[in-house]
Amino acid sequence: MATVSKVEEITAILRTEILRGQYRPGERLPSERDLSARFETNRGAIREVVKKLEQLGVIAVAPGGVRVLPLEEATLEVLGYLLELGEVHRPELIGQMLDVLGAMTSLSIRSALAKATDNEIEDITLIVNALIAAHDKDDGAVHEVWIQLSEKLISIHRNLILRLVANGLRAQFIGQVQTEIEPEKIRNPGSQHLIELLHAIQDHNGEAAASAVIRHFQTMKRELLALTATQTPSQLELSQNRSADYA
Amino acid sequence: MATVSKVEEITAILRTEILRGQYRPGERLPSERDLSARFETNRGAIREVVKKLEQLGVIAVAPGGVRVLPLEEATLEVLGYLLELGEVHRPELIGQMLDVLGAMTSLSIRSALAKATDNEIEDITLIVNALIAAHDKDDGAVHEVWIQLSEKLISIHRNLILRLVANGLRAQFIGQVQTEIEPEKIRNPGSQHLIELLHAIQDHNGEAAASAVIRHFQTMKRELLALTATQTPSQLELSQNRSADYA
DNA sequence: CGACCAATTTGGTCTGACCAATATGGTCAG
DNA sequence: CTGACCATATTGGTCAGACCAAATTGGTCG
Repeated sequence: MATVSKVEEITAILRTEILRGQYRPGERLPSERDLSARFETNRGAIREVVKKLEQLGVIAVAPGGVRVLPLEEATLEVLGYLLELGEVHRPELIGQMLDVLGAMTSLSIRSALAKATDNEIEDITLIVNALIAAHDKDDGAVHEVWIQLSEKLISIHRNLILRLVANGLRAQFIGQVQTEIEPEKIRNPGSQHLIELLHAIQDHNGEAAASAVIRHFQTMKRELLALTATQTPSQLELSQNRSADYA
Repeated sequence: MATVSKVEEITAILRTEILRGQYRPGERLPSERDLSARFETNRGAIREVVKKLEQLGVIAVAPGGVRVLPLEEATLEVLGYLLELGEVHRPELIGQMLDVLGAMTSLSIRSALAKATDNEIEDITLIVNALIAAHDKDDGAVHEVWIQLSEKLISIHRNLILRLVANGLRAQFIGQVQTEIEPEKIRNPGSQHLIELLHAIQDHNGEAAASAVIRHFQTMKRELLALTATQTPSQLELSQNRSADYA
């Protein structure tokens, strides 16, 4: 499918090579002229590719040569690509994702409760009830309701940073995690912590709500890891080379 | 100072205009040809600029025209630029920043304690002790020690996502917050919560440590907001137009 | 062996052109 | 007057080749 532009194609190829570790951090990329020869295109297109990769945080471009940056200096946007490549241990990364999402959601509920009007408390309560129902029915609506709750909370506390981080994480993992985990039918993690969350919300108790959210995400993570531990040990061997770099 | 390339210059100008809201979301940017005429340069340079802004998440480029995206769809990297512009209410944004950093650090300490060896507990203890000392002396070392602690924790739990988010946030705010807040000599927020943190670490109690960290950041935020409320009401009027968009 | 210098390589900029997809504005039928 | 339709101008996508300044490289000389 060549519905994407040539620049996008080449960007994807080079990005993949870099994220796969075919160039060590600090190493020089082939010159723009060499790259344009390799991809049978002109230098202008290559320069656009390079600018995009620079903004992605995977390379640094300077007179004398383009150099590859260590993965730790990249931006959040590389996460989706890493997942796509299977270049990191997926269950582990998804576990990390749940940790971070839990911390973010916990903060979100605490901040929202600190500012919420009675009407907004009512709105939140409704969504959490829907969440509990979705959990109990174990259908595919859980994900959508979570997003709904997340956006409601953000609209209350109006923390721009939290919104950008959440957007970024969601964008990276949507289509990756959702389409893959959902069909597995994670064993119902139970709505116990969600019920605690509901009570905390009705009590306007931000700390209790934050705590309940964290415990809920911890439970989900445990369930997920337990599930993946018993299956698909296939992808493991591909990824351990690079995960050692995160030290 | 023209030590930066022309592309960087133009990128900065256009980025500023977009973030300032001179183009409404969805509106079309001038064509590449018009832009190259305006900036007295060639189209190639403009295309590189456009690619960078696209990767920044502030514009979407397609045949027929380049369109401006709403701020909510941008990446984390816009935060630094927003701060630089004074286009958002700084104390408020810094407060949000402390909230998010607190949640991240809280998760970091919890995850680290869950994995740490005795040696690593020892290392963390030393750093937290240094942190308490720095707080009590009220010197400029506090910031550096926090970074040191943060990196130590990340090296233990090895959560790549957490690292990328933390890196991104730090990169956006360094030179912005640090150089501006530090000289103000925030009134010593007290090391009470840090001492609680120390005890929690020695008890290997991740939850207590996480809680202490959150409370410490909340205290810092309170101190900061109290400080800024009594001064510099000068920048307020500039920013309220745009902060209304975050709903 | 180290410092220095010249040639090469590299990114930065520029020009002008053609193509395909989109947007635009006018026309015409209802 | 309104709507669908179509030709045209505009826009991004791609291309080729060229010159400059700075960095790299490799050789030379002290």
